[in-house]
Amino acid sequence: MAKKKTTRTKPRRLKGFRDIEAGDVLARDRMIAKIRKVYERYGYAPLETPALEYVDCLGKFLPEADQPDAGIFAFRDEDEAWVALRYDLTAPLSRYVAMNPELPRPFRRYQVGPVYRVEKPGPGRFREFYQFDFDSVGTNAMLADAECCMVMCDALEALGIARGDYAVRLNDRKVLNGVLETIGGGDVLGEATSRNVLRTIDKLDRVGIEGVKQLLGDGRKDESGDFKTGCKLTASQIEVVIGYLSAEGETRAILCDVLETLVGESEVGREGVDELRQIDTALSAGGYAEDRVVIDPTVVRGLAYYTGPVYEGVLTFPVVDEDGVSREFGSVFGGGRYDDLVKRFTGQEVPATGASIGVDRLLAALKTLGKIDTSPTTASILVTRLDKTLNAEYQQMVGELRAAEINAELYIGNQGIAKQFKYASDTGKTIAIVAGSDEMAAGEVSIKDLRLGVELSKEIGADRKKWLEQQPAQFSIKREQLVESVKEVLGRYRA
RNA sequence: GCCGGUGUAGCUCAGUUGGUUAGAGCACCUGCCUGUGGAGCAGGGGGUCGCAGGUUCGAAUCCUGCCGCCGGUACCA
Repeated sequence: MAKKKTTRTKPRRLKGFRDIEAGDVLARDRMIAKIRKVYERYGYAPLETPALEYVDCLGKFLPEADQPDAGIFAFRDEDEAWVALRYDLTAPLSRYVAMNPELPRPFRRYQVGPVYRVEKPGPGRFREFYQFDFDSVGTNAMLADAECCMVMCDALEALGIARGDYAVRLNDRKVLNGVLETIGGGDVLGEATSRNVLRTIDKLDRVGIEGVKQLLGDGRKDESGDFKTGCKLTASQIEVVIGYLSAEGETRAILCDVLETLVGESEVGREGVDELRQIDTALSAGGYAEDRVVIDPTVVRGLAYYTGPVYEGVLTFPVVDEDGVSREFGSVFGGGRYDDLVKRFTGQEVPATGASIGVDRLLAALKTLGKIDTSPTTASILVTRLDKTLNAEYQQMVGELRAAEINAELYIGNQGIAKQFKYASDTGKTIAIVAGSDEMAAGEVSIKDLRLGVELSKEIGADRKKWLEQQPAQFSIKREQLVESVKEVLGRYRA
């Protein structure tokens, strides 16, 4: 025999991508269902768009470099056109709206699905992840932005996050721009510097107020010894920015007054404050007070396409993960107004606003909180096959249970009864049904309460004989009472 | 992308100053017990020591490169 050099394929998985197992998929589906209910309650209707789009339609083609933006998954199709996986659900929405000018406005849709980004993966951070968006396109009314905040609150509460355990933080890009304008000293700060300052403000939660001060000035050395060049603002400019970031007010209205003095003569700044006031009015009328939505001058939300109000939903309690490390989960919901996104297709102003929930991130948070059921089981009953000549009987039993809308699995493997019980507990079943010749003769079936069995086995210790003889978690019932008895046992473990 | 750490069984890790057949716990499988999941006892399978070179009589151990993972940083629509 010649030496065979079998080249077997190594099972590999792309970096940043995951296999998501039953418990998580089921939990995510339940989450999505709850969120969808809230969105629909406000009248948003579903839309689905393709996972692949032309790169230029996503707004991520770099003409100078003649290639797509790094950061997205892209390839050339058979016609040499650049094609990419969507990196969010907003760009496809604006493409859709541009292609369908006859849509009644405001157009309100929700969409859920995976999006793809080439980023460095980290804890709770992946290259493929679910977003669940809702948006209103075609209205510049601040009522729409106020509604976004309300929807975010309702959605988080629908997921079981108590009021007080989350907050929606609200700000307005125009206010930020207004502050930048005032420190420009008449002149507007350079585009690059403005971006840099916003970026720096966005880092506040990571580097703290002192870090921001340094980064606005000459620069800062971080823990790893790396030096990062700062924005080179003057001391008095920094003072203004820090003053702005520290602005506080008892109520949203009072904070608006404070912000107004900070933006001074800046026209955009005043516009921004006015927008916040309008949103405050709408929120207050809707009963959404400061215990749910707060104005927070430190919110920036990236740099991209936001043009007005921006908002993010954060979890305000610390979460301790599996390794016992306390983690800030931070932002799980984000959004804002983007008035220019459709313009690049049609040339027409189409104001739009919306928000997006990071489903996977929030799922991870709820999981570590123990606020979510991640059991992988879909059927809580296993009908075992003790005596393979009685298959017809077993088939009959699962049939009855299924007819009663009880998920029931028939053991279809080949192993003996001991293995069948092990299989039942390994797959998270609550009940195993046993019926052999003894039961048949008596017109009975045995019901084994597997969860109770686990409990009782702790007390019974090492005495296997006693365990086997007593079978404390098992009892017999009349064959006709199968469905009824199963319901009764399941009832013990409901919620 | 950059800086640092790390890489031994499915998991968590031991492995002395390089020295013969690489270990433990947990998990898994089998039996005690062919009609009973736990526990117990007995046994068993599983590792080209991340990959590729180099130094050496000899490398899991030393050197170089690459890859993966973890942390920080940059980016984050």
